[in-house]
Amino acid sequence: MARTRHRSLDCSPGCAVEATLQLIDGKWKGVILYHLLAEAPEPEGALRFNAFRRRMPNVTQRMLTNQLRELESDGLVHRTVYAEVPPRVEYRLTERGRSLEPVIRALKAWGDAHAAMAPEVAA
Amino acid sequence: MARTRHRSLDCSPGCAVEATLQLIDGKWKGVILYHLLAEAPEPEGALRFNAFRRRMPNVTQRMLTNQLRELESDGLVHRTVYAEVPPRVEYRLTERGRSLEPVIRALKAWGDAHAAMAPEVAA
DNA sequence: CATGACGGTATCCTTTTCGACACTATGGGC
DNA sequence: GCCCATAGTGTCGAAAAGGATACCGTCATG
Repeated sequence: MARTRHRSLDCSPGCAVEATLQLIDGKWKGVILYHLLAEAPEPEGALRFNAFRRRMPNVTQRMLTNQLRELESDGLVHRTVYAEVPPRVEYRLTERGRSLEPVIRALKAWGDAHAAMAPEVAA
Repeated sequence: MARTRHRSLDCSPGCAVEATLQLIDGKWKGVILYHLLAEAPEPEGALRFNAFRRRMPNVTQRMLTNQLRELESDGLVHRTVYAEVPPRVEYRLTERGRSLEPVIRALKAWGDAHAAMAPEVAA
């Protein structure tokens, strides 16, 4: 279902912007990354599958799996499976993922500052 | 064709991230904003329709119109039509649009730093 | 007269994304 | 025996996004 993005890389200089954008677009990735950056409990910040679900009640399992898998295959999060009896899977940011922090924070800051989504509401 | 985004605003705290993201996703908006921020010639930085087309040869007219209209209706760019004989239309950032500069710069910086899109290429 | 630049529209179609819903295996608690 | 939790997968279908192509009116140029 996914991974048709990353197709051309043809745009001239604003390309870098688009490239970054392509990694974090997709409806839930921003929030996932934000939660991993800001809300993960332990210092190395891991979250489990259902921890995400509790934080984002409107995401279906399928979508959550999907977005996490895409983030993983983009090298932004790492997935650790513990072969335990109640299955346990932890997600944490990779170095590459953590390096997105300024981006996420900029997005968050702007969203907070221009609180609403519609300009007329903000005005 | 557009404007079904901005639907719920239901997510908890990472919401601001998503909200910002929704304004600048869409295949070409990042590049458009980048060009307006970085490449527009005059101090107040206006670009004309075909100036965009020259900078982004792979965008169809329809898509360009579309993305510009969405940016306009999100209050990020302003569209000025000069009732002249060869029609002239200029696009420039609004205040709100200019306030996205840190975001765009963060996106650009990350994209430049982690140059390629695929992690294995970057590594 | 034909062509091109300007700034778009209109129409059609394909791809991509998203959501709903059901289903899986395992083990523990009641 | 039944239901809960864990972390998913599979299938279906609707909707949205995006691309291809053709067309519009005006004026200047060749």
